[in-house]
Amino acid sequence: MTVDAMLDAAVKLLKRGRASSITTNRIAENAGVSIGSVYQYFPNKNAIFVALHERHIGLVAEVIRRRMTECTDSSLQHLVESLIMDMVEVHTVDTELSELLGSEVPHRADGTVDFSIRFHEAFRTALAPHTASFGTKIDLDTRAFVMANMVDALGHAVVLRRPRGLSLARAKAESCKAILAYLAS
Amino acid sequence: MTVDAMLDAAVKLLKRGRASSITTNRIAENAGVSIGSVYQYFPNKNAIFVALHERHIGLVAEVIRRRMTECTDSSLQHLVESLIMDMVEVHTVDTELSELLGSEVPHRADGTVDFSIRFHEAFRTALAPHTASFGTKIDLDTRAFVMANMVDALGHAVVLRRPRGLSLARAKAESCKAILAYLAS
Amino acid sequence: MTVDAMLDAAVKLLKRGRASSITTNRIAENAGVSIGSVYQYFPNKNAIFVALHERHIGLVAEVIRRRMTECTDSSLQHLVESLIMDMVEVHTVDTELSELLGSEVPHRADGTVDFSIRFHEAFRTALAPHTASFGTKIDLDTRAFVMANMVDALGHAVVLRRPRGLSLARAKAESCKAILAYLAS
Amino acid sequence: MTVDAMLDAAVKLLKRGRASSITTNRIAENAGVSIGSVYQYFPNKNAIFVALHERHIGLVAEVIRRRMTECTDSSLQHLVESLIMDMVEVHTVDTELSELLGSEVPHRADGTVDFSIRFHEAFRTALAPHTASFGTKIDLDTRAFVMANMVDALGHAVVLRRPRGLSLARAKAESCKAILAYLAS
DNA sequence: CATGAATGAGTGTTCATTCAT
DNA sequence: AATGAATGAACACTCATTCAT
Repeated sequence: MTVDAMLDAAVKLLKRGRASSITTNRIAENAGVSIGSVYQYFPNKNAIFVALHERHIGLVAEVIRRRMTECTDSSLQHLVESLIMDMVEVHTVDTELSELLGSEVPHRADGTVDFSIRFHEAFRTALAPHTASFGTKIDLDTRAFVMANMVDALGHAVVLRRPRGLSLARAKAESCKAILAYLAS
Repeated sequence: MTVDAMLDAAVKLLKRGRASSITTNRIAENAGVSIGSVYQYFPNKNAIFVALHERHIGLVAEVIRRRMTECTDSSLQHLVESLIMDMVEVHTVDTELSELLGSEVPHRADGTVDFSIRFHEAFRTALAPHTASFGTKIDLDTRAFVMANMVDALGHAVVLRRPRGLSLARAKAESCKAILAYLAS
Repeated sequence: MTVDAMLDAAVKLLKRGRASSITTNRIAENAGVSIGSVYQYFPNKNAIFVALHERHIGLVAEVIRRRMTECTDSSLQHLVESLIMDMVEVHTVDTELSELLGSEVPHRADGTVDFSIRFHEAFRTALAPHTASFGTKIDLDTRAFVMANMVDALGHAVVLRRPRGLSLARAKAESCKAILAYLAS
Repeated sequence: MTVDAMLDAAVKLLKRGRASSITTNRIAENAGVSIGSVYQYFPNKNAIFVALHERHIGLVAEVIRRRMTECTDSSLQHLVESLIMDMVEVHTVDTELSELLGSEVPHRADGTVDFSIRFHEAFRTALAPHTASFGTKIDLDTRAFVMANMVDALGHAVVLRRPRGLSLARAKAESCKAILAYLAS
C-alpha cells in the first residue's frame, strides 16, 4: 500500500533526524514515489503526521479494546496485568517510534487527543464490574481518570525510561502493584 | 532582562499559533528588540526552545528541591501531599504553557531530560527515611522510579486533563491517595 | 538551456555591479527563473561562480587544444602567432567579462587552477617537436613554464591593458616577437 | 600602530578562510580593538581592502623605484636581474598574501590599478638610456608595456606557480633571460 | 493515477554600521 | 578616542505545494 510506504518513510526519517528535518520531498523519495503522489493521498504535510499518530493510536486502541472485552469476566488483577502487558508490548515493538511520536511529532492541532481522555469511556466500562472490590466508594469517572493516567504513564515509563538496574519484568510487576494498590484503596 | 523578554515573546507566540509558526524575527518583534539582538543571546532558534524548557524545568526543580529539604522530617503523607500541591501549583500558574511545552516544543535533541530521570536522585533521597513504612521491601530505585512517574503524570493530568465533573481538590486528593497506596503496598 | 540563462544573468549582473553585490535571487530574477530553480542546478552560490569560470576556461581550453593539434607540423613562429591570435580573440569576444573573471570573481577555493599550470602539459607537448630550434638546451618543463606564463600574461595585457597609442596589431606582433625571442635564446 | 594591527588582522583572516568570510567584527576582534575603533580609521569595510592593497603595492613601488634610480648607470642586464630579484623577494616575504591579494581580495572598484599600468612611466624612464642596445627600433611605450607585463607575470609565476622540479634560481635566471632576449630582439 | 520540474513565500542567520556611553 | 550593545536590511537557502505532461 502506497500510503503505508509513505508513513514508513516518515518514520524512518523521524528516526534518522529531527522532526523538523523531515520534508515532504524526502518522504516521497524514501517511499519510492514522486512528491506528486504524496499529495494525491495527503492534503498537506501535517496530514502525514496526523496519519502517523492515528496509525499508532489505532494499534493501541485495538489492543486495549480487545483486551477489555476479553476480560469482562476476569478478576481486576488479571485485567490490570493484561493491560500493562499490552501497553508494554505495543511500545516495545518500536520503542523509538513511541518515544518520537510523544516528543517530536506535533500533536496539538492534530485533533489528536490524549490517551486518558480518549480511552476514558473504555476504562470506565472495564472498571464498572469491579466497583465492589474498591476500598472506598469513589465514582467511576475518578477511578477511570487516575487509572488511565497510571496505565499510560507507567506503560511508557517502563519501556522508555526504566533506570538501568530495574528489569522489565520487575518494572511491569511493580506497575501492576501500584495500580492495584490504588484501586484497592 | 532582554533574554526574558525574548522568552516571553516566544511563549506569547507559542500560545497564539503552532510552534512551527514561530520565527526568530517574530520573536524579536514581539520582544521589542531587533533580530540581531536575539542572536546576541542565542546561537540559533533551537536554543530559544531549550531556554524555554530550562526556565520551566528550573521552576519545577526549585520548587521540588525546596519542598524535599523542607520535608526531611515530615511524614510520607505530608511529603506526597506537598509535592502534588506543588506540581499542581506550578502548572496552574500557566496551564497553557505547561501543555505546550510538553506537546509542541521539541525537546529530544535539547538534551532536555525527562522528569522522572531528572529528579530520580531527589526522589530516592526523599524516600530514603521512609523505607520502614513501605508495605514490602523493594529497593529505593524502583520506588523512586514509580513514584516520580506518578507524581509527574498525575500532577500534569490533574491540571491539564481532568474530566469535567472532577474537582481540582478531589483530583489532588485522589492522586495523593494513589501514590500513598502504592508506597504502602 | 536554463543553466546557461543563469550564468548569463550572473555575467550581466557582474558587469553592472560589484561581484559581492550579486545575489542568488537577482540571478534568478534576471535569468527569468525562480530562485528555487537556481538551486535545482547549483548546490550553492559559489558553484555558480565556479561554473562561470569553467565555461570561460573551457572555451580557452578548446581553442588552445585545437590550435595545438592543428599546428603539430607548423613552424614555431606559426604556433606562437596562432596562440596569441587565439588568446586575443577569446578575450576580445567579451573583454569586460575576461577582466571581471580575473579580478572580481573569487577563484581560489574554486579548485580553479591557473592558466600556466592547467595548460602546462599542452605547452610541453606543443614545444617538444621544436627543441632543435631552441637557442640553448633547456628542459621542456622550464620552457613550457615561461612560455605559458608569457602567453597568458601578454594575451591578457594586449586586450585589457594596452596603453593608448599602441595598436592591437602592433601589440600582438610585439608579444609574438617576445615569445619567439625567448624560445630562440 | 592600530591601523597596522587591523590590516594584519585582516591578512590573518584572509589566510585562514575565504575572503568573503572576513567580517569587520572579526577584524576588530583579531586586532584586539573594538569594532568602533575600526570605524574610526576606516570609513567602511572596503577601505580596509584598499588599504591592504596599498600597503602591498607601496612596498613593491618603493623597491622598484629605488632599484631604478640605483641602476640609472648600470647595464640593461643588471637592471633586469635586479628587478626580477626584487620582485621575487617582495613576493617571497609573504607568498600566501601575494597570492591572496591577487586572487581573493576584490580590487576593481578599489581604484587599484594594474602593475603594468601603474609602473608604466617608471619602466619607460628606466629603459630610456638603453634604447641603443635594443635589436630593433621600437617606441619606448611598447617596450615598457611588454617588459612591465613580463616582469609582473614572471615575478609572480616564479614564486607562486613554479612547477616542482624547477628551482627558484633557475626560474629567476630563465625569467631574466626571457626579458633580455625580448629587449635584444 | 503518477510524475517531478518549477515555484516563490518565507526562514534562519549574518554582518556592516551606528551611537550612546 | 575607545567601546561594544544594538540595529535591521539583506542574504543564501529551504521546502510545501502546484500543475502541465
